[in-house]
Amino acid sequence: MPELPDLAHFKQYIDATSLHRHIQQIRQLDSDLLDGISAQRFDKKLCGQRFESTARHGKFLFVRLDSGKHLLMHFGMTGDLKSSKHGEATPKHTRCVFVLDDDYHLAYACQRKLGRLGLVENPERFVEEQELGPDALDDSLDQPTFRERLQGRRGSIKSSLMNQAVVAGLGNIYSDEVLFQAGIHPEERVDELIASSVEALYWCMRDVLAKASQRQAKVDRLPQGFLLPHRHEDGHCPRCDTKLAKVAISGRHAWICPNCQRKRRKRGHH
DNA sequence: CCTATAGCCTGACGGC
DNA sequence: TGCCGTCAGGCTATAG
Repeated sequence: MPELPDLAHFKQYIDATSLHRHIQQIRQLDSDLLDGISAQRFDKKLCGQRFESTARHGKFLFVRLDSGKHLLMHFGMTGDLKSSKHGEATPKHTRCVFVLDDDYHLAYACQRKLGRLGLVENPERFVEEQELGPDALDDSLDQPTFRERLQGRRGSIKSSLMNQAVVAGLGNIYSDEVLFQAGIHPEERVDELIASSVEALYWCMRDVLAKASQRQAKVDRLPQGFLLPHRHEDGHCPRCDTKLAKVAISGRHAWICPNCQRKRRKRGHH
């Protein structure tokens, strides 16, 4: 589930449900999820603190505390958040519950435990240390910068779009969506893309991510013409109704419309 | 520097 | 009903 639009939703969700409340205690913590901090220290550094504000970079969420430090959240493949009041049951696979003022609870669930929780001093430095590329929706990522970031890459365009060091925020699902909107085959080599294709990719990426984020990344709220709701066996192209195809790329599956996304070659190559 | 691949981890799902 | 294989919207470490 969690790619940039989902993270944008999680950010809003925390803003709407949990901001400015103190953390009274932490429950059901699974220390497997902690990154670079002991359960004891995590507890000590968070309890009594308030959630002040949120920030996002790619698939990472930072929740600023009044101490100035930030709670780090990453959602892996199966992470989710659920806010509740009073003694409502926490979701299945809950790995951490923040008990807040007025008996509000914020539960972090993560079935496969591939997500991460931690504490960071400085989000900007964290982003540098992790060598993340610019956030795919950030203003700083203009079209020339996007082109530069792809410069020198030889593999498939899909791999580069999913590479967080190139651009942060896209995963398997949204890279498929962007490629579909741009009419580009996922196996197309980056160094063989013509300039107009790179340009199309940039604008489609911004458009797809902005629209999906606006709609809380909910599949049933996405605009007509999105591939996402159709990417399953016997799904059809929302544009030309061709049966979608599944192609294996670097150990994962990309869904494409074989009619709208044909492989092309730069002139002079063959 | 770059790319592709196996592995991590747990549980849901479908076929038998 | 139960077992078993397959698969999953992430990332990392490793080898080439």
